Amino acid sequence: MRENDLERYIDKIKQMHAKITPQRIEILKIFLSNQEDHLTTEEIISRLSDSKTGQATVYRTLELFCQAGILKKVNFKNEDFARYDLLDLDSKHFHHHFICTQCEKVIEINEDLLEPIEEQIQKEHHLVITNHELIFRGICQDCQNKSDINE
Amino acid sequence: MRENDLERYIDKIKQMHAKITPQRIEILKIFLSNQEDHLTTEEIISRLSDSKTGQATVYRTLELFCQAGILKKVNFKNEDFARYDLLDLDSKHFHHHFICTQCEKVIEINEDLLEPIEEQIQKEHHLVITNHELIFRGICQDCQNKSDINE
DNA sequence: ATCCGTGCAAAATCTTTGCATCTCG
DNA sequence: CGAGATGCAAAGATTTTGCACGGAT
Repeated sequence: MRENDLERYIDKIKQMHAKITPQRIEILKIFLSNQEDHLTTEEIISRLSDSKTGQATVYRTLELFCQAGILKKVNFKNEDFARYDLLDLDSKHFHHHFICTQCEKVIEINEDLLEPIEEQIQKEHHLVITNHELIFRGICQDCQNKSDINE
Repeated sequence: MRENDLERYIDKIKQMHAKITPQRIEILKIFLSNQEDHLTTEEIISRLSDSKTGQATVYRTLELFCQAGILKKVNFKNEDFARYDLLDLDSKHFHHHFICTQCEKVIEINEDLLEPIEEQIQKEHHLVITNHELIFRGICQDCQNKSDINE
């Protein structure tokens, strides 16, 4: 299944009329095996086995992958560097995220739930909505438990 | 009413135990008279009448205002510089935004509509949700009309 | 064989910091 | 008066770019 996914992501590179290079494959595999994380450029560089790969290549590859619809650049925590999230091949919309304001943990939320709201807003504001980004902030379960103990 | 608002935002600075300086007042007024925009640091600097005000002061003031709950740093368009949005004094949550993928126009959406969804997600994922950020992407009315004409 | 991609280093851009001076409370 | 704010310039950090070389199709 994962191998199959890899092929499908590679097809997305081909659709951009871009070449399939070892560097691109390796970066793609890094994302496929770290689907829970939201890796930074630096983290990707440190995970590259071939230390000869230049950082410029990484930056250029991430940009390509964003254009190809493979990755989405995110910045949940107002950091001054980018993170990237692997897009799902089968879902029409970007998934939601919850960020804990205490521990900064990021939790992915895969239910969509937004369609009725989008219909209402489209009608009222005369818009055509094609995608969305929804971030919730609050306290995760672990941090709720921690503060219970302290009381 | 606007003067009254100014006082209320000034109170937020005081709540931070920070001093009320001419530079801070002027930057605050710039946001109060440009509520529709999402100004960049550079745009704020160019609007300052007192050209002696240093850019470091502007950066430090914007940071202070974010901590005070006066501004929110936003980056809808994946630009490599920050923009700031004035927070409403009376609403509990951050308002939503629609960004046109063709003309990059930003439209503010003040209906909340998210409360039932938040309740559902809180229960299912055992979270406490305190705020949210929701961005819609699509085609604005103007751009819809433009493409109708071209057909 | 031809483009496109890569690697290296330098450049560019936005933002932060150090320090002396000034000013609000 | 004293802690905090400002202005200037320099430093920091991430990302982009130029160019010669190498590799994919």
